[in-house]
Amino acid sequence: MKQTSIPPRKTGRPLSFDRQDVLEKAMLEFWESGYETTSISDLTAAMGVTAPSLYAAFGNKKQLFLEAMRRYAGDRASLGQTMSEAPTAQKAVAEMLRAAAVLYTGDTTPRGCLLASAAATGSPDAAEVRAAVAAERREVRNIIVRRIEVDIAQEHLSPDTPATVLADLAIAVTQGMSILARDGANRQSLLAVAEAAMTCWAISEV
Amino acid sequence: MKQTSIPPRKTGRPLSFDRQDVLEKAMLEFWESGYETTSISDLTAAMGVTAPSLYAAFGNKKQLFLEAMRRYAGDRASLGQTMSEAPTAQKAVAEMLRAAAVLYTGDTTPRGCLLASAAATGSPDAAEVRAAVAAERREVRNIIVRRIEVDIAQEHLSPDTPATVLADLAIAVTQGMSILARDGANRQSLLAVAEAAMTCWAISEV
DNA sequence: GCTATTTCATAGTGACTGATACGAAACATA
DNA sequence: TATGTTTCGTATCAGTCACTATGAAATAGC
Repeated sequence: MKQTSIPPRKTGRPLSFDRQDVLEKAMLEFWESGYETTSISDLTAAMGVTAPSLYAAFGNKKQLFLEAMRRYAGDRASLGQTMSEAPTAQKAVAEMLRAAAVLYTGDTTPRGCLLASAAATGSPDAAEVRAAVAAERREVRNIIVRRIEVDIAQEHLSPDTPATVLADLAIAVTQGMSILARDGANRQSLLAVAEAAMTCWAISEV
Repeated sequence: MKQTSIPPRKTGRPLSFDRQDVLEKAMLEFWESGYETTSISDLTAAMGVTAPSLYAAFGNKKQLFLEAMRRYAGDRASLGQTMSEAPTAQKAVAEMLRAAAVLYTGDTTPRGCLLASAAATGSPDAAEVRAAVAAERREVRNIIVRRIEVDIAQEHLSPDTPATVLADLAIAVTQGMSILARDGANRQSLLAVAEAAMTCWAISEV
């Protein structure tokens, strides 16, 4: 029953903007300035769309953010696929950290990670949004845990490898690198941090 | 010429509240809900002080936050002293991470780290506040770098120890643990992350 | 052209934002 | 008690917040 895409309308005045295009611009705005601290006025200015059009297309601010976040996380889903295709869990996580270091220091995108900065805190009204961001992080963490467990089963890692701890550490380093990037750290120093963090895996190698 | 404390007033109606007490309550509110996403109304409710009294005592919202942040960072300055008194840089940073894991999961304080969450992002108006938070982090980082350099000089660490990388990693793990704590991670798992992160130092041991 | 349908821009809604003007109240000193 | 000084609570400021009512404009089908 779930519809994968909205059927093309047949009648009525056509949309004057590309939905994916303005969604990307909203995503960049949330990435730069956060959820609650980005106003509808900021969004309409960045998207080049009036407020009524924004609400007609995306519902409300919360739904717009959630959709923008899914779009952002989609960019990272490619990292998830890279992970499952990597020869080992260790190389998979190393690649994830490396890609994060690059993503957080892009010169055409805001610094840091949208998931880390856009809803780090906020008013009780935004609790639902924070929960959604947390769920996104938890999903990445669980993917890492399962990837490690595969390596343990295949004896690429020691049977007493602390899978959840290594996964939590990977998330912590990733989100921590976002803060470093926001503070002005360059790509080179972030890559160095990512590489250094991976030396923790040495004790679990077989 | 700098005055360390405001001289006690001799005339006029006395203050009806303890300045340090309401400052602490403001700090907890900012810690919980962030800088821009905590309203003056939230603050006056939490502090038990009316808006005019708040402005008379602290200037404005920005100055109140900066003072609250300094009070929060003061709690961590004790960690800084612990660090300089520790036998080695490695034990100093390990203790810092351990203390952070405990602080971020206290049951009488908000989850996570005020520095990590209160101004992770925001509007251009709050750029000055974000810069102040970043400066606070940079100071902690530099303390770690210098502590490592002492150990290198005293040959407790290999001469090619990447001091800045290990310091950046410590900051990243610390701030990343804050996000884990906000996401609901318990103290035990944070302590495990802190301990795991310290295994990165093994390659620099002499 | 005519109608139905959808989106457009204009102009606003009440509620909240950070910050204050004002006069009464509470103290020290005389 | 009288005066000067400071803080008190009340009531409010202009501006911004997320959001929308309304009617004109632009399309497809007839």
